[in-house]
Amino acid sequence: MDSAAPMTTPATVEEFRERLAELSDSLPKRLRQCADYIAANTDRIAVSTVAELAAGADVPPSALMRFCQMMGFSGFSEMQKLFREAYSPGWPDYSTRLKNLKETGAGSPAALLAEFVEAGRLSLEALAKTADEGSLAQAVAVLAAAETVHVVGFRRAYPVASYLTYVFEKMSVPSMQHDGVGKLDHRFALRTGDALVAITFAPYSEETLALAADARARGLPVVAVTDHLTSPLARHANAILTVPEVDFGAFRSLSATIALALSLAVAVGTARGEG
Amino acid sequence: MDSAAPMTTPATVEEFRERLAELSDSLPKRLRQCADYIAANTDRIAVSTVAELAAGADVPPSALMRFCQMMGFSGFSEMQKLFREAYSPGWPDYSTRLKNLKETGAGSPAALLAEFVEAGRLSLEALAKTADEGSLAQAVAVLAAAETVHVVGFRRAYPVASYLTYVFEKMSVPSMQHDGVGKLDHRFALRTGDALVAITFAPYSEETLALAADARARGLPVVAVTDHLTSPLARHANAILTVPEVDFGAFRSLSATIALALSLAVAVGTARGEG
DNA sequence: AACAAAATGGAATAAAAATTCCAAAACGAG
DNA sequence: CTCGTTTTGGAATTTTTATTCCATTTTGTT
Repeated sequence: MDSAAPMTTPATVEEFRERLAELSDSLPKRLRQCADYIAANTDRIAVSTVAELAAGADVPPSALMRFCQMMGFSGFSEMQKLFREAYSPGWPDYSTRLKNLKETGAGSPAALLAEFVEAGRLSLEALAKTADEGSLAQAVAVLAAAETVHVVGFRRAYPVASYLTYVFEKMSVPSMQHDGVGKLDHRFALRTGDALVAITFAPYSEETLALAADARARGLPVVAVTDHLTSPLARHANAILTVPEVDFGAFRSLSATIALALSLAVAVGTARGEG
Repeated sequence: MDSAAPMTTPATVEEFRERLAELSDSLPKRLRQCADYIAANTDRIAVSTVAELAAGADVPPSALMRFCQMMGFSGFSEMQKLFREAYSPGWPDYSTRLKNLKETGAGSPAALLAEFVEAGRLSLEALAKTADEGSLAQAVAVLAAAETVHVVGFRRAYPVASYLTYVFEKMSVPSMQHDGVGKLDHRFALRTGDALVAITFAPYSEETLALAADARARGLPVVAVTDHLTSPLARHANAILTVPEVDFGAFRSLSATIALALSLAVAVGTARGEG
């Protein structure tokens, strides 16, 4: 055990992180789990016991001990000492911190960030309150039954469409994004047995509406992700998912929309996997 | 010992301070010392032992124990627990909860949505708590001074990159997304006076790292948006923005990342408009 | 498939910390 | 000054926590 890395003890949090980065590529499974969990929860080391951290990382305590030693400490206590000394609590009050951020200057980047964080949080809460389980279940059913899932969304809906496609791919759901690159129109790709997810918000995108109408005309099921039940997209849709997104200035946080898209994709992927 | 104050246990840091204020007038010498020291070092309770605090207050450990009991706790451990938990509410760990939920088979789309909403909300709160105003201001300064802002991000960072580019465009900031369409490499497009925003999370994308390294080698400023200060992207960056995002399996909510990107874009747009 | 090396989990042990208890000291009232 | 009461310090005890060790499993190699 004296072969590999220099066995100097990290003396600062900075050094600790460096060592962690060095190691984490060359670690076996359990120790890797430790490394990942510790990397994500570094701030809890100071106030936790071996048993608690081990439980969090889902490893036995002895694995965590070994991890501490790989990091160059004599044991957990020595490692914890480093963090206890460096500990200065950024007190947990989220709302206080938010207020501070806003007040540090009306136009400052930090103040903007605070506003967008707040907008995102409100959007998510609104989504949780208003989401219609029935429509969601229906949308999942429709997409789970489809051969290929087509996804369309432009402008601010575009990031959502691309993330949705990405997650579908990750979950082995055959999917295709209609992104209009090169002004190409891929509507021929819509085949019997497929389904379409169309995403658009006011001001509604012509291309998206057109593709949805086309799909509907051919008898393919359409899932609409939009802002209101009265959206022009609604008339073409079999299932309508509305997202209450709170704007700040001219810009949407997209938080709620992404959360909805993600749920949809994972639910569909799971349903297919089981079916 | 049943005479004096109400024997309810303080449940919040707030209540703790109230009780402390009530008591400190009516305490004998040694206990008063405890009260004073604790009042001045409340934040050390979470990370200290009885012996350490007692030494700090210059009293024997047993005096400190008595003090804890006067405060309405069963002992020191119970008191410490309050401060350890207050440091980060939402314990036990969120990812453990998700795992449990997944295993208990409550995989309905609505339950899934609730979890993603919660993940997004936590991510946003964490972002508000940990965001570094300095780095953010620096990133804005760098980008505001650039001719053209280049943006790169693949896989799950891709939606963020595309939204960032979209908002830049809306705000009349010359920008260009490197999206690798057609396996084209647009690195020649990086010109003196430009700047790059590189976005990647573990597992880090080769292409993004390569482009960042290239830009840096040519002396262009690079703003990194990543998950951790130890990210391989960090070594190529002039300003590092870290985003604490809560994962569900392989999928990020992206809420925090989008909020950060949005703030960045709007702040840069505003700064340029004024300049 | 058989072997050696590495990794792992859990029970056993050691160390450290919290908590209790009581004899001695300080205090206050008469 | 004296007696009863409160407060105090520290040693003894209990509980919790860290750490080690080794039998078993897993992994990688030939």
